[in-house]
Amino acid sequence: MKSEPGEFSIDDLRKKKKHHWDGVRNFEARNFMRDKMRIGDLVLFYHSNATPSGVVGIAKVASSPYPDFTQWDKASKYFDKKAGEEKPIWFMVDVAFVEQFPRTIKRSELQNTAALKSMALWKRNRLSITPVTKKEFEVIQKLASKTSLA
DNA sequence: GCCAACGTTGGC
DNA sequence: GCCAACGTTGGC
Repeated sequence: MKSEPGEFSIDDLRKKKKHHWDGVRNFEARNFMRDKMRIGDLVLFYHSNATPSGVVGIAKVASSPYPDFTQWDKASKYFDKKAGEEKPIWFMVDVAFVEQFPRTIKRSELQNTAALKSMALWKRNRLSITPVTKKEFEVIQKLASKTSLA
């Protein structure tokens, strides 16, 4: 799951311990959250639009999917006038802090790792939520404990 | 700040 | 239903 650190960072999640992942306004990302995420699933936390961009830690899904309440909040930048009271369009999950990596695993480092060549992240560059295989997850976990090469 | 990629909107 | 215009994401 991607977030701009200026909006919401791994540090914010660490301090809050748990947070609702609001603001997803892309149908594919929404479907992924709504249909595939279940309590206890592990999540890679990715800082986008950052210096550097990359994976910074691990979180876990801490709620079932439920309607993103900001779609009904006129004061929110995520307000969506097409969302009816009874028929939400956008969904979110709560995520809980698990671990902050001792360093950022930079995008360039992920790109240079052979085992990560077919990550969905590369194909769907602009999606804020992309699936990660168990294998990929473990490879990235291993990278986290190593000293940076890239 | 630029710009490529690409999703969304709306006219027809 | 097509597709041009537009808006957004996010790397660089």
